[in-house]
Amino acid sequence: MSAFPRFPARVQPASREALSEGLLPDLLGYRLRRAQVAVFNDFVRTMTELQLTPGQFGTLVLVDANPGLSQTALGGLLGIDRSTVVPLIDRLEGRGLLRREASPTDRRTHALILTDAGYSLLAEAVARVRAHENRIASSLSPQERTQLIELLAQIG
Amino acid sequence: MSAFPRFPARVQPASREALSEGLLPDLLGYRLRRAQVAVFNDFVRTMTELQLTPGQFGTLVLVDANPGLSQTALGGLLGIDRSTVVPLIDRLEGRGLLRREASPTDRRTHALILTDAGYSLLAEAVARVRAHENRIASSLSPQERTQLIELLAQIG
DNA sequence: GGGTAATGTTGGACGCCCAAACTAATAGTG
DNA sequence: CACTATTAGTTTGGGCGTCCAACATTACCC
Repeated sequence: MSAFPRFPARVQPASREALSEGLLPDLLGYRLRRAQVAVFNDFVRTMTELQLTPGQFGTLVLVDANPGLSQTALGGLLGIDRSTVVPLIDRLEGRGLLRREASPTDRRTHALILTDAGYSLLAEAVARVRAHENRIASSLSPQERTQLIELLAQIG
Repeated sequence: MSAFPRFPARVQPASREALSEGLLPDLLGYRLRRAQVAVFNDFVRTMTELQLTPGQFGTLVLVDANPGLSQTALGGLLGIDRSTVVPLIDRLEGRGLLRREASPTDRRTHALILTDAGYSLLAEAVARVRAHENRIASSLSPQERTQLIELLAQIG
């Protein structure tokens, strides 16, 4: 899903009477969504100061790893539509974190590159993301965390 | 998350030149999102005939498991805002799958109950969801699937 | 060269969030 | 018992992220 779609913030199980979740807890899609809500919320808290959404963070990482990346290729890596990439890049470019440069080989495409400010912010963001990862995986042993990532990779 | 937010459909890795995903593949949030995209897309395909979104399906399951559930309690279980519950119930009620009944104990709340049509559709939907689960977990052994669900439950 | 395909952009639609306001009804307090 | 505070459901309005379809521009291929 998204760089990330917006997700509900709080999930309070409701009430005194024990409510049943039916067969939902056994469904992968349900568990996946619950887990992503939790992770998403922590990510947002982690990045409030830097003002980066998951999608924006992913963009910085990918442009850093692939200088000159095109918008369509970025969308492919991020798993979002190319029309969704436009406002994403608009905002980052507006903040001076990256630039759309002319591609020397293809005048249709924009070659995306980080600015110095973009590099600096990315470095800071990466540090925070590491702390974020430790937080969300705090109830997992290192082995469990690794295995979870591997299992997820087989599904997605 | 969502009942589910809308998610991107296709993820084509892009190109001839090997693109790097940077540190993204090691991040739980990233893997979670990718997995959920895949699961969401398969769910939508599974339910096109029944015309049920993940949120609507979850609603039917929860109302079935908790007859007389209130809308706020439903939102709590589903993890969505109570203002988001309104159009969700509107649609299901409009299709004759459930009803808002008067609660005998609290005249403010609506007691949600399934209609006969709702029960029938739910039964059919559950059958399809089981097939869907098998499909998305097809690259996992039964033990791996179980463990994935347990690990996810610890995070979310 | 002329048809086909790809890139980035726009516009319309939808689902979700939040906040605020409003009504009706319940619960708590003096 | 009366007054206040709280809660349930709804509506409205703003915002964001996503999709798809359509469009102009540019590139590719035979």
